[in-house]
Amino acid sequence: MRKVVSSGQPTIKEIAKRLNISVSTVSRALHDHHSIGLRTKARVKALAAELNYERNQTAVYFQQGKTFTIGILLPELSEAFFSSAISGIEDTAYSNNYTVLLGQSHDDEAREKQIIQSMKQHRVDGCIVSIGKNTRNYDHFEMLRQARIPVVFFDRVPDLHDIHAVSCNLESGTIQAVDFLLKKGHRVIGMINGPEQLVASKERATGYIKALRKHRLKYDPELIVNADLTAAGTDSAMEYLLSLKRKVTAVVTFNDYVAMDAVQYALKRKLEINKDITFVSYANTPVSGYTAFPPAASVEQFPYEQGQAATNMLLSLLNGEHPLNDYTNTIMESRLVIHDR
Amino acid sequence: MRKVVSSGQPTIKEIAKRLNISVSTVSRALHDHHSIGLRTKARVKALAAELNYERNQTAVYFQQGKTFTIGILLPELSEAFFSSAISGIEDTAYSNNYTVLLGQSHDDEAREKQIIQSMKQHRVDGCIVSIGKNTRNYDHFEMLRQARIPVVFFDRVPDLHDIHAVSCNLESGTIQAVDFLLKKGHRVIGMINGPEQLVASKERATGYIKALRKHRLKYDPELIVNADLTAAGTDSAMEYLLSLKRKVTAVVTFNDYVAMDAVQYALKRKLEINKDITFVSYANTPVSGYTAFPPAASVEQFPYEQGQAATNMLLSLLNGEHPLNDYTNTIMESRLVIHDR
DNA sequence: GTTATCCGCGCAAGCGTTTGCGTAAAGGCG
DNA sequence: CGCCTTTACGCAAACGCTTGCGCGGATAAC
Repeated sequence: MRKVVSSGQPTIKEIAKRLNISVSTVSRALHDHHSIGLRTKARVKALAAELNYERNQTAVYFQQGKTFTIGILLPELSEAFFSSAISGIEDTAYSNNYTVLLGQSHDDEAREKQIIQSMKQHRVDGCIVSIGKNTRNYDHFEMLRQARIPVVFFDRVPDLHDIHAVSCNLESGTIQAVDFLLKKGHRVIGMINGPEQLVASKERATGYIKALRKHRLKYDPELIVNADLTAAGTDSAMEYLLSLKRKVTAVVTFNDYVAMDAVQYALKRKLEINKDITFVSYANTPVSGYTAFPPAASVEQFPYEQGQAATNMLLSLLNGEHPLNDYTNTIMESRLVIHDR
Repeated sequence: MRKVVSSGQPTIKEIAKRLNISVSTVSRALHDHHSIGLRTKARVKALAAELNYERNQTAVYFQQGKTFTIGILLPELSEAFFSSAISGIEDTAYSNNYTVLLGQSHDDEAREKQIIQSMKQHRVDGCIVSIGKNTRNYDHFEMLRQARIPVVFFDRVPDLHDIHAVSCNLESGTIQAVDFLLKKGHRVIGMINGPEQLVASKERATGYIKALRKHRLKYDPELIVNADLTAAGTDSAMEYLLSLKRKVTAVVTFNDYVAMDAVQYALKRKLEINKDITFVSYANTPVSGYTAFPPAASVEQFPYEQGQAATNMLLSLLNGEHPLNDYTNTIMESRLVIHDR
């Protein structure tokens, strides 16, 4: 006869027994239910406090079919953008009594699928995800949809229409960036863009083109190159741009990390930064302020705020304040921050 | 008569009904229990696959009193050290089928307590924590101990003996760092150390002192200053060091961020880095490689490996391979990485 | 005094799974 | 053929909590 040692943790049942009342009364008393008399409420609460009673959340989760947990899937926490975004997510989640389950994909699609699977099994109430840069297949998110687990994408958003998303309008930021370079007299402006399937890449490209058009300049497709955001990829992108007949005097890079790599490459080529070649970038990461040659300007994407917005959207989905099938794409404005004139 | 719509998710019960067998048989079949015939096993599995059955983990968690979740509490994900450490934690946790609950304290003791409380309620199986730099009271961890939730501290470890911990032996790294400076001819070496209650600060200080003693040099307490790791704190620490009668020609800073701030301050004072003043630091963050004046050397603390080690320790605690009350402090060696000779 | 109303509480079902134990049927052995 | 051991499965309890419903008793309304 094995008797479980009850792990010491007092239950609602114990309180009931000691007070000679029913468990339902105890439960309701602890919830301040109106149908319980003040005397009993007080007695229950007193004993609960004395016993150091703590509600067994796993039981509640199970019973209610809700875990008050949201899964966060993102590529790389070591990127400042994401570590800042996660703070926005975590802060608003915690202040709404939600808890946060973490998974990094490291930009690996297989791992992304595993994590989603694991989160689904964990019965998270919803997910916030920023997809990996190589992810082309979205079956795992389709599974979530079928399981009725709402998903809010942010920043790195798949190019689908029937999704909830929060992202930054990079088009306007890019226009500002190119404007800035044009005003400084640059005429041959290269762009090291990201993988094509990312919406963010498309926005950058169209922003670039629109800015040129605005100034009645011809758009030369040669000047935009898609890279894979690795240091090596950036190097060959730079090599390509510098090999063009038209002399590139400025480059818009996908983000500050790419910019830093590009700067390193330019230095190796003995180019003088901000003279021979000028860089403008995205993300406006704090570290770039410490660096030797920060980009002349950077498009701020407000990661913390994006995280907040995504979480709020997910919460309203979870609370039923917003129908699951009403897909909305919240767009935040980006803004060019000028470091160097 | 309200009938719950069963949310679509098939249960073990449904499978049982459809196959005209009992739930226990289904459960066992899915677990490949030996007492179930091969025929029934096959039938059960086939139907489970067909129905897209997925085990309700919350029910299992509840039933088993285990959540296969570990809580991670750390100060700031935006610090490269921690974002790297969390990868080590997450990777080994996931590969052991554990899942990871995240909380950032932002170095706020109150918030730290809240998060621990929340994790306890969430019934995490164990915690991995790096304490905030201002935390002086450890009641919240005492609560965890009473709840029999094992905790493994890492990197920022409280100065107690009865805890499980993984940390880096900074003393040896510091000795190497000071050695390095002494060999370059520096004789008046300042140190911007962290808050006194951190073990890490003490180790840095003793390493510093031992290195001097090794070279038969006198230790001048004036040269070590405890700062709060903020930019402002670093500024005033630098101001203090530069105001000393003895001319400080090298400074050992608490970490790369402090180093970067200190460099900025030095530049403002028109000092030439690596000539008038040389910096040596800790953490060896990748970004410092991009910066204009990276520290001449940095003590690598192997955050990823620390994360792994901490997780493995926690797992062995959870599996009962290691008794809860056998407190061990795993110490990893640090190593000086020289950037500039 | 009778009836409707409300307050305070208990009963019991149910959430999905695991697991100790009981038990038929089948097979082996002497 | 009787007995014992497997094999293959079912029964039911248990995990801790929530909640619809029912029910006595007190109070108010007429």
